[in-house]
Amino acid sequence: MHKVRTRFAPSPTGYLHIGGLRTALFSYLWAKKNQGEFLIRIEDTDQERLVPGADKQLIETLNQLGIKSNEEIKHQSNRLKLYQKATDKLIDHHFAYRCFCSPERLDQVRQEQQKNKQVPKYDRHCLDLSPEETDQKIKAGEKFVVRFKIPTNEIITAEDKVYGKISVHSKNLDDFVILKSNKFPTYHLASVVDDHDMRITHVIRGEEWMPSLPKHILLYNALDYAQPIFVHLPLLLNPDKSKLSKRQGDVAVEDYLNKGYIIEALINYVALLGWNPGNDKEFFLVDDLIKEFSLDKINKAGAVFDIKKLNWFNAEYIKKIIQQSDKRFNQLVDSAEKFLGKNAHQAKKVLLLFGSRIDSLSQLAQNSEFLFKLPDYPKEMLVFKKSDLTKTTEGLNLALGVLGKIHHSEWSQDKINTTIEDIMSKRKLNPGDIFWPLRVACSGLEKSPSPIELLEFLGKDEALLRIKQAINKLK
RNA sequence: GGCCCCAUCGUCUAACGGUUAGGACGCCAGGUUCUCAUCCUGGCAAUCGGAGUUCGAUUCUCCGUGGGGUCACCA
Repeated sequence: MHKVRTRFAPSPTGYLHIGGLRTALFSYLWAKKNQGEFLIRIEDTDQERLVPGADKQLIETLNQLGIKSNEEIKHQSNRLKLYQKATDKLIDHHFAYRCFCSPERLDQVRQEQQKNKQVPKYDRHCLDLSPEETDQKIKAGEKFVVRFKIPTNEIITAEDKVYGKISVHSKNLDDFVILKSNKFPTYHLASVVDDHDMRITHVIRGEEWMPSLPKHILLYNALDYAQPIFVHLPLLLNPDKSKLSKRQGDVAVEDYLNKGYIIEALINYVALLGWNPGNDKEFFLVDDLIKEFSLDKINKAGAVFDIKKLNWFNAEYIKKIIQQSDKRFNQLVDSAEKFLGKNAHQAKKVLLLFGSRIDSLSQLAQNSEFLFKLPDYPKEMLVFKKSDLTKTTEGLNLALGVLGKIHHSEWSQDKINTTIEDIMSKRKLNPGDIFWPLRVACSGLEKSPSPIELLEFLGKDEALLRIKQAINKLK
């Protein structure tokens, strides 16, 4: 067996689709697992749908996720000669023929067939054109496409690594176009020629390609190419089980990145869609995936993309990273800065405070707003349900007194905590008489991180100011 | 509609033909004597239906049903 070579071949018509990410990831993992090579190829053969710059965008996003091509990235639009050559070969060997039918005529034929409840299929109007007729039409400048000639009575069998054998009778196949009138190839021709030329060993792609697999088999045979191993991946689905699409949520990987989903979570979650390690393990960094990935454990049934589980993975990874204090943590702080619009010092503190309370980094700004600007709140909020006005006022005044004595340089969670605990037990107060009102004083909220954390974050001056404001409210 | 594919909790999934059908997300309840989150404990919840093969089918075969994909000079 030759060295494993896989590829991801998107068409540059938009951003990277989450399903595309899964396909790219599986291809990448399989190549890396086998010490092989992973390549990226841009399938820009459709002049109409091509979006300028989309190729760069696609590659950049893949790069961000760590999925990089081992070789120079090829664009199909630069390889027209290759497809032309293959086409000539097919025509010479009578596997293909020129078709001069106008789009209008084809439309008409199709409509007619549909009216008669027939399967829409090219009627082979140009199949038996003589060489002379053909030459004449070419000389006259008539436009033509090249069609592949489907054998008449044959059962075409293909082998897929995950779905097994699939076979189709040739009568169900249409004489599909391989070269358009503008001399650009269609997907079928281009992908077969390129995969062969690039020595791809495993063609890994979405299940939506399965219906055209027999066509590709025919092409491989006609061109006398050895077949690669085909690996069709089960579809990613919307909650209603239809193919994952816009409309029912975000499908662009970029959207998720912009919302503060982190790379590890995205990759981990997507890897588990249609694949499993065969045991209960579910946390996988890319290196773990490379070790454990296997084609045999790929599922057949489509998988619903569940944002709730992605959220969970994201929250888990955020918590994990915060517990570390390495390079990755600093990267996370960098991202947090962007979402918060604050400096690194503040971003780090906010992250520590809310790391266990968020699904994604984008929630940071909203959750931490009160730290930078105290919201107005009703004075009743200061009184805990098991406390009363007198005790609350006492608690706040005591806190103000003892906290005021802490030196700026000693303003830490430990110091604040022992100080408060100390005065609380001395005066026989309950936590609800002092901790609760302190939190409300600091946050203006009923739900928040602990008052100790908040006091420390705010700093002595701002903390005392907010406590004074609370006391004034109660007067 | 033709062709192709698929089918275990709501979702992602595990289970050499023999298990009380397991795990995870979500959800619900309880605990960690200030709230929330984290964390811990527990709970609810599935083999699409019918035949057949077999001592025994989630597992193998067939039929049905359901769902999906695809039928372009798009990929």
